[in-house]
Amino acid sequence: MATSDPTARTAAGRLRVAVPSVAERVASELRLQLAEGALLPGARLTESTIAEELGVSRNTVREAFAELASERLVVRHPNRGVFVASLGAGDIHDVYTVRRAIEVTALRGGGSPEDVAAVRAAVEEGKRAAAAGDDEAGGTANQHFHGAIVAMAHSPRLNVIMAQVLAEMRLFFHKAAADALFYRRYLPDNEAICEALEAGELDRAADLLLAYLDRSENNLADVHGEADTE
Amino acid sequence: MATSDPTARTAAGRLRVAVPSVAERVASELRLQLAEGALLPGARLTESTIAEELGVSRNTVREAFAELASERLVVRHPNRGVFVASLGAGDIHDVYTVRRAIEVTALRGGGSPEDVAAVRAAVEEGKRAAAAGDDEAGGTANQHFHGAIVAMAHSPRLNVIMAQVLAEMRLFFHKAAADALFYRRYLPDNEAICEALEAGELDRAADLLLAYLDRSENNLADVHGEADTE
DNA sequence: AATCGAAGGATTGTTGAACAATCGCTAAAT
DNA sequence: ATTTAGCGATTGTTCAACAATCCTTCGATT
Repeated sequence: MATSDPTARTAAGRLRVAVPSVAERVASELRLQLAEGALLPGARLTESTIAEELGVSRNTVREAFAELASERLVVRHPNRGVFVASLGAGDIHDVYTVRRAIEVTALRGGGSPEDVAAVRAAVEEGKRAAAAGDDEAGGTANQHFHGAIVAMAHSPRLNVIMAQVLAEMRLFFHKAAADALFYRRYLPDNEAICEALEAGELDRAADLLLAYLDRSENNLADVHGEADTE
Repeated sequence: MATSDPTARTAAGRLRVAVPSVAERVASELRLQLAEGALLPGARLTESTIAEELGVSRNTVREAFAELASERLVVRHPNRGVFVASLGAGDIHDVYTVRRAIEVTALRGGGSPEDVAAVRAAVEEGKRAAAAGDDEAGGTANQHFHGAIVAMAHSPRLNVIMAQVLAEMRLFFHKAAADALFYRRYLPDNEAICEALEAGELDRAADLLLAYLDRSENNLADVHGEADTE
């Protein structure tokens, strides 16, 4: 994600499939464990332990840590180690500030029919997940929805930023998403935003999205407030 | 920039000044050389060479590379080495897409009197640089101006993103900023935007900024077009 | 002459071991 | 109770080695 293209061309023009380096695989593995909650926020990641568990060198683990740290999934405390990032109240607000800037702008810019179709597909994906009662799938569908909105801007950099922000949020949801209705609650919003987008009413769609994000932030802030009493 | 706080508190509460690690110092040194054009886009950075030049281990250079790569200042080609990033036409458009999303949103949100004063200070800094005929200072003043606009949002993440984007652009300017009038040309724009901001006319300020960014992008695209003929 | 393929050299990717620096903790001392 | 000193553990960094991969050069083949 923070690395280069997965494919490249050799001098002769042959297509070359880049095999991920060991460091990248370690980073991916840790990213996965972070995403599925095997590593909870605040947990310490000891270099030697992970090196042993994954059968790689300590130096390689170190490179993986650098990648994760650049994505804010992990925090380095000099001479003390790396810890799974934990989002405080300020971080939540900050993340939503980024989302407001990026998502609303992208939505207001509109997109091609294919782009809009991708947004619609994410909405339907969410409905199916809700019908099946699969909250996990509902969460990823929601992320697909917002990812598809940003993707309309056709900006690789915005896509990367959005992906990182969503990864950060996923990290937080393991504390927050205890109540199952969390995602289902926003399905009507996604539907309304998508309809406005399909109707070409970009300003209205943007306003709806903005309201959605504000509401979502307050929601999360409440959950955080009653969970963490610091 | 992509690392943690420079200060922290020890268990006893004493303030501890974090001394940058060697890897961070190497990254900073390379960042500096990139900023002042000692390393031109496309140039190759050989691990062993830099390790020898800076008197550090090859492994440490590697960590520094990872940091720079995460900031897009450098590109890793697997098994081939790292190269100074060079922005193509698509990259320029992309960078401006990010700037439009972030800067316009931040400006439209307004800021405290102190925030506005910081923007004003950057404008005056640019005027002084122009009066002194210092184009280098004019460039940094312009970056301060746009940085101050983003800073109004009080979002650490947006600030980091903006700083990285500006660093990327600085990389490109070494090809483009040959003509000295480049920055001076935008002084009136900055002044007008700042005045609108000070008058509380946020929407008008945002519109001016948007026009500014579009014009700046076209300008850069032209320079790129006649320089690179690929 | 042009194409293809096989060494060769150089650089990266990764490992393993070592050592200094620093941290948190515990226990002794005031 | 507070400070100090020492201890164990972990990080930060270096060094040396080796496999893997790439680019280039040089022949060999058609």
